[in-house]
Order: sequence, then C-alpha cells, then structure tokens
Amino acid sequence: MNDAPIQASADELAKSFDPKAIEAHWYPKWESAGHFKHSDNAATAAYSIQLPPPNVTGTLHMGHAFQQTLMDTLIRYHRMLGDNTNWIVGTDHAGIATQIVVERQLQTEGKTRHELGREKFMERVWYWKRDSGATITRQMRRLGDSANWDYADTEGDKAGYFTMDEKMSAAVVEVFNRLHEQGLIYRGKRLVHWDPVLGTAVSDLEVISQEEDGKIWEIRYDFADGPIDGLAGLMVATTRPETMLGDVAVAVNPADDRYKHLVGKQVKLPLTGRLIPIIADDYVDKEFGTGCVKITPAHDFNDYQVGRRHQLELISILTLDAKINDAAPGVYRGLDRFEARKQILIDLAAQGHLISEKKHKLNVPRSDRTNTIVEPMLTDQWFVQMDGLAKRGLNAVANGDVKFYPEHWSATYNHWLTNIQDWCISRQLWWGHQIPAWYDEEGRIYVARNEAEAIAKSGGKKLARDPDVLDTWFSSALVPFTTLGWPNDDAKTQADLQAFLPSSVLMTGNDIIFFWVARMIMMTLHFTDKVPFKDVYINAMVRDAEGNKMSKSKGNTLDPLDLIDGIDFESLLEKSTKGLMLEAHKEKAAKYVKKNFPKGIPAYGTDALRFTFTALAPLSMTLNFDLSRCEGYRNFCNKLWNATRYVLMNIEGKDVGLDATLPVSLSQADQWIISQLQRAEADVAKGFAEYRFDNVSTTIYKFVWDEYCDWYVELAKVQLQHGDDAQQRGTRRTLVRVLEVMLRLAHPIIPFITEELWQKIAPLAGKSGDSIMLAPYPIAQPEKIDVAAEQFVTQLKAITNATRNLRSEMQLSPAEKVPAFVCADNAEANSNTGEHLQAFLPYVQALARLSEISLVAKLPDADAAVAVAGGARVMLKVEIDVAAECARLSKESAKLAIEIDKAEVKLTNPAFADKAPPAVVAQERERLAGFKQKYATMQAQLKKLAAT
RNA sequence: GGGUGCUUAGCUCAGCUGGUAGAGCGUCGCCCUUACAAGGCGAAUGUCGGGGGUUCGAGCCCCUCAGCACCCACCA
Repeated sequence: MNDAPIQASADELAKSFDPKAIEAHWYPKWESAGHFKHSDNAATAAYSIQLPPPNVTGTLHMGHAFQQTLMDTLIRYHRMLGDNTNWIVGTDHAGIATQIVVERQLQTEGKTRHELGREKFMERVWYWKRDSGATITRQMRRLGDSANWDYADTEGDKAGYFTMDEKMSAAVVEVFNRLHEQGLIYRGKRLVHWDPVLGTAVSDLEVISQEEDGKIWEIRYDFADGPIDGLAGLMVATTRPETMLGDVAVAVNPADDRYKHLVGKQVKLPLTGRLIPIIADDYVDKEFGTGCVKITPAHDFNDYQVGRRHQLELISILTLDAKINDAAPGVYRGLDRFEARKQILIDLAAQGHLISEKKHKLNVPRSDRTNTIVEPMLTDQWFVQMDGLAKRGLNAVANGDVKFYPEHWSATYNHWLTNIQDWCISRQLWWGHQIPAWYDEEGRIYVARNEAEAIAKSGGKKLARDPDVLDTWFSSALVPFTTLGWPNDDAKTQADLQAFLPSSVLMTGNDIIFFWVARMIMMTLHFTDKVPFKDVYINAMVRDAEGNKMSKSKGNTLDPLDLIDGIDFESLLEKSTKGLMLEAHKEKAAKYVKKNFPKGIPAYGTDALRFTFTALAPLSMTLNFDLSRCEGYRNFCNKLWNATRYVLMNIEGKDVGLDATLPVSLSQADQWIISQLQRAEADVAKGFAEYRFDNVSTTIYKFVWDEYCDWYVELAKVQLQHGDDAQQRGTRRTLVRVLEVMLRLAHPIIPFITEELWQKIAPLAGKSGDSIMLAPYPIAQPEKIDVAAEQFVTQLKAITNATRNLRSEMQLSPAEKVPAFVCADNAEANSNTGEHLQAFLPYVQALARLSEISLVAKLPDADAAVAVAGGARVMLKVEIDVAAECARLSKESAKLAIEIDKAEVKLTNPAFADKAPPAVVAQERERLAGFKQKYATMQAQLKKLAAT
C-alpha cells in the first residue's frame, strides 16, 4: 500500500499529555462530521440505547456521568463493530421539580404563580427551560458522549427530544385517548396521597415513609347511653388526634371477647358530640394498643377500606392546604392541621377525655419533593388501571424477552408488579402535559385529541378543559416508541420502529425500576406489542470513597466536570457551601472539603474519569468513587501517551514493514505480544458481552501497561539494538501495529487520547480513516495465538525476575552493572548444555542490567549469589557477604520446604490420588518436582558456601 | 414484618463451572537507566465476618449466627 518509509516525528508529542486541548479539539470535529448519527441502512444490524432523559434544567452529576460513560462505551464499541448505532437522547420536562424551581425564583421576587396566572407562569417556565436547558447537554458533550443529538430533535437545538415538545406532546395525547377508549384510564374520587404544600396529588412512589419519633394518645369515647359494666367508654389509641373530627365509627376485632357485646352500640365522639357506631372488623389487631380503632375513612387508607366494607360516611375535615374545614366544629375551622392537633389535645384534656400520652415511633409519609407530611385526601383524579398491563409486564421478564443485569433485580421488579395499585396520573400542577379532557357544565367528561374534537363529541356544548397535568413519568413511559415517531405511520417511522425497537439495552439506576423501567415495559408492550429493550443493566449508585451517599448537605458531592477540568481549593469550598441553607450543613460541607480536598482537585481529564468509571463499575449496588483511582487512570493515559512517543521516536524515518517486498522477521517476543493481544481482545469481547466493564478495562490496562510497556517495549529495545535489518523491521512493525490495535481496543473507554494518538500511529500501521471511532474494532484471531512464544517469554520473565531479585537482594544500585553466569537448572542430571538458553541471554542482560552474561555448562565454584528460575540457574559475579547469602538461601529453602511438605501430604493422601481428576494430580506432581529441583539447587549452593 | 445485596491485604474492590489467594491506591527499600518521576526495579502485607456441614479438596456449594446497606409493607 505505502512504499516509502513514512516520516513520523515524536517532536509533536509533548512529554506528558494535556487532556484539555485534545478534548476541545476532537469533540466538535466528531460531531460536525456527523459521526454520532445513525444510518438509514436497514441492512445493518441496529444497536440502540435510550438515554434516561435527565431533567432539562438539571446539571450533570456523578450518577449521570457514570451511567453515560457506560452507555457511550457500549455505543462506541458497537459503532466500531459496524453496527448501526443510535444513542437516542433527550431531556425531561420534570414537572414537579421544574415547577418548584421556577416557583422559588418567583418567591425571591415576592410573587406567587397564582398572582402571575397560568399562562404567564408557563411562559416563565419555558423561558427558564430555554435559558438553562442547554447546560446538561453541554456537559454531556464534555464527557465525550457520542449521542445522536439530531435524532428526534424537533426544537432544533441539537439536544434530542424534549418530553414536552410538539411531537412528544401529541403522542402523549394520543396515548391518553387510546387508553381512555380502551377503558384503561378512568377518573374517580379516591383517597390519594396529597402534598398540601404543592397542592397536588402524588403517586405512592413519590411518598417516602420514614420512621420518626412521635406520640400516641389514648382517648376515651364515652358510650352514648351512659356507662356499661362500669366503664364510661372505649379507649381508642391514635397518633393523629386531629383526624378524630372526621371519625365515623370505632372498630374492634369481631373475635375480641372484651368488646364483642358492645358491637352495634354507639359512642359519643368527644368535641363534636356526634354519635358513631361501634363496628367489628378483622382489620383490627386485638393485641395492639387498646384493641379499639377510631375509623376516619376520609383521612386514612386503612380506614377508607373499613369504611367501604361497612358503608360508612366519608367526612373530610381538611381543606386542600391542610387546614380544618367547615365540617368541623367552629372553633377549629381554619386551623392548620398541626395547630388543630394541639388545640384538640388541650380541649380533650380539659374535658377529661385524654387518658394518656406516650412516646411512639411511627412511619411518617413525606412527599419526596417537598418533604412535607402528605395527607390522604379524597379528591377526583385520573388513574390508569394497572392489572392487565402489569401481567404483560411480568410475563415479558418471566419469558426472557427482557433480561435484567444483574439478574436479581427482576425480583424487585416482579414484586412491585404483582402488588401494583392503579396509577394516579393527574397532578394539580401547571407545568406538564395538560390532560386532554373537557367538561361540560353538567360535569360530563369528553376525552379528545383536541378541543374541537371534544366540542364535537359534546354536540357543540361550551366546555372547559381539565386544568390538571399528567405525571411526568407518564410521558417518560412512552419514550421507547414515541421518540421513534409513533404514532405516525410514515415510512421513516415504520423503518425506525423496525430497527430501533426494542433497543439493545437500557442502562439505569435501581431507583427508577418502578417509576420508569416497569412502566416503559408495560406501555411499550401495550402500544407496540414489542418490549422496549432487550436488556436492562442496573448500574450501581455512586457514593463517595467512604461509601456515603453523595448529598449537598454533607458536602461530599463531586462535580464530574471538576474532575475533568480540576478545581482549586477555594473555588471548591465556595461551590460546596453555596446554596446550603443551614449553617450546620455549611460547616459540615466545609469540613469535608478541607479534609478530603485540601489542595482542590487536579484536572484528570475526561478519559481518566471514564476509565475510572468503567474500572470501578461493579455489579453490586454501590460504587464508591475513589479519587486515587482516578489519578491512577490518569497516569495510565499518560503511560499510553508515552509509549506512543517512544514508538514514534524509534521509528522516525525508518521503515515499519509497510513495504511488503522487504524482508521482515518476527522474534519469539514479537510473536508473544501478538499472541497476548489476541487473548486480550477475546477477554475484552467477553467482558462487553457480559456487561463486565471492570473486566474490559482491567484487561486493557494490564495489556497496555504490564505486557506492552513493561515487557514488550523493553524487549523491543534489545531487538532494535542487536537485530539484523529484517528483525529490526519486524520489531518496528510489531511495535506500531500492536500499539495501533491497542488504541482501537481502548477507544470506547478513552475516546479522546486514543483518537489523538491514533491519528499519528494509524498511517504507520497501514491504516487509514477519518477517525478512530469509525475504525473497525479489533477481533481476536485465535490462529495468531502462539503457545511456544508464550512459553518462551514466560521463561524469559522468570529468569529476568529472578536475576533482578538477586540484584535487589545484593543491594546493587540500578547503575551498577555486574557480570552473570547462566546454566541449565538440570545441568548435572542429563548433561544439559543449556544451549536453548542462549536465546534469552541478550534480553536478560539488558533487562537485568548485566555488564556481561555467559552461558556455562556448570556454574563456577564461587562465593556468589545464585537464583533458580525458568529452568535456569543464574549467578551474579559479585562480592558477597557469605553469612548474609547463607541466610537468604536458608530462608528461601525454608519457604520451599513448606511448599514441598504441603504438596507431599496432598499427594500421599490416597483419597486425593483416587478421587481428584488425573490432570489435577499430574499438575500437583509437576509442582512438587519443580519445588524439589529448586530446593536441591539451593541446598547445594548453601553447602558450597558453608564449606568456604 | 417481608425481600435483595454486601462482609477477601491499611483503603476501595476483583476472584470464571470448587483445584497453588489477586489488582489499584497506600506502605517500605534502591534509582531522575534519553518513552514516561503522572516513571522504573524490588519487597512486605490476608485464621477470605463467626460457627457447622458436603467434598480428596471450600473464598466459591449447603445450613446457621452476626454486622452493614438498600427496597417493599396499613399496624391505630
């Protein structure tokens, strides 16, 4: 292909690499060249991934960075394998979260959204979205994400889809309508979790229950007709006395002998004087408390069920902002729920109805977003009927259409789906997809695609649209197919649905298995009869180095961009404490930063960060992010950089084997590194197939550093010095070609540095192309595995290591070169001349820094240091301290003796010989023989030394 | 109250279908040997959470106990 030697210069490469410049150079190039786009060629195998859409107004955190690194690594890998890759990305409107942020902004201006009005408020949110929406996608680009930014990009800002853009919104309306037509969406008055601060219903998933210290009170409800059996009334226990205003019964267990005879009688509800019945219900636990439970169906989920069973009245006593309403006696009206509790307790005590007050631990349900205690509230809401959808969802995982990695997460998924409740999808918010339902004046409902259609359905009545919006997760659940163009039926949509549904793998956190994963599976199956993705990889949660959850108030959050670009101590301190409300939190955060980042954070670069993520990616639940690992992998990048520098320096102006007419000869060492490369390639492929990113990166790390840099480059130096033309050409050729493959092998993980280096190396390896990201991924060629060459180097390594070890034991400084003798280890046994050892000598001489090395039939009788390894004995000709050398030999012999002993015990055990597989027994015998041989040699040397 | 995961070198973690305990970081020596001090060479370090069992053989399989983490659940 090329005939003239190519001039390559190492001068272009700095002594250490500067990630920043490289990153800034390559990303825009890749993007503008269109390398991230999918192709419309239906013949190519598709590989697609749906990005969990981040909040449009959010910023990139470590969890994103980790997850996206894994996704991008897979996408780049498959792109290089030749697949038609499509990483579909977008951003989420994140209803509640975004609305809260904008409302807070208004707050600082002394305004409320209600003052502003819905229309103006929406304008404001859109403005904020347009203003800050680009932040996260910009940050994703810094990570190197080769995302298909132009795909499903309706707003033209190269950020993929937005869940509230026109197309996505239309699809949401369509889905809502179809589900409604199918009877799967219904509207009803139900008890739902209510966030009184936000003034909206929330789904049960958005409620976090936590055990907190509270109190439990015992209150006496007097019998309506005076004392019975000497008792004035029944004792009920409650943790929420204020709800008694809505009590409609007192329940006891039907089998409770204490109360059996009272069932059917009435008690007088204190403070109100209302008469309520005593009822019997299995729900009541005889053993707990007094065995009597007050029943408040409008403010408790259990009581609601009891109420339904007994056809009890529902008395709601709270307004939507959690104040006592007009159903209660006048004195309490308008009081906040907690104020009301205080007052009620005072009044009960005054009237002698409060019997006791005890400390009590209870589960307090709080709203995920506002942290306020949620209130079960009776309201009209929209629901999706889940049972049928859930069955299909369960089935898809059970029959293997969707596979979880690690597999055990399917248990979590199954458990939730088998106990699923109907999904409350309406939210009393403004920011979101407004529900496509209209009401006439009589309250009749018309669900339609648009207002005109609704009016038509109503027969031309005046209608008002439902003001509520849909749960954010409703639209998120649809992205597997709506991003592909559904419900359109044009050719492109059909082709894309064919190619990219199901997508290849979903990578996400375990925290949204219910919120998102399960719902995508159900909705996609329902609307397309396909699963949304084949695999689900549940990634670990990123924690700090000590395993603590990253949280702003602890100050232990890390900004991925700070790891890439670096940050000085002062800036980091300021950043970590900024925005913290509580002084205590500020101090805590400051302390953490001072302790862990006293010098700030150095700029590690994107590649180092990505390598850290893949290397640490465990299959367990947490990833403890260790900064020192990041530093180590930054060093790795530098190592790769410098290896390339070395190669370029040594081939400068010389032929690298591109000219096929010139003789090339490959040494054992050359064959060995090529052979090892095949094994590394196979291991990498296996790692990717199993989603074992840790194994992939470890394989690459070890091959590059331990094999190529530490051994092959050193061996190559010897060959370049001593070899003939053909051998030197072979060495240069091997240096370049293996390096070129290594770069491609590593590219999916560390895209920037590999691209930069590949541009320089590829032509020298006879490769061409615009970008390494489009170059073919290395595939192992088993026929290039050379067992003999591998044995050769294994032996060479053993001899070299033993010699180096001797040097170190003799306390020789690296500069001190000494002569050495080598002979075969079994020289006496079969008059082995050791001629085969000849090939090792030049290498050992260089690698172990020997002044000269001579092969002898028998080591000279001398007081010298001797080592045994790799079938050879090595003697360093150096003045030794006989006593010290004896001590060293004795120590090593003792170690060997222990090993010999262990092996002998094992082998003489008849049960072992009988039952263990022959291969294992043989291996053990061989081991023992090796030990014995070595032991004998050491003993002989010891004897020799002792004699002098 | 159920469920899941974890417990291996000082720290963070690997250990494939059971067959000689590994890596990175840290530690200790000796070195600025012209690819790399973000480096080289060498070294030390583990009753694999406790106990029991299966097996010729257990970090790995089974039972049991303990600790940690997370998820689900309506106990007034």
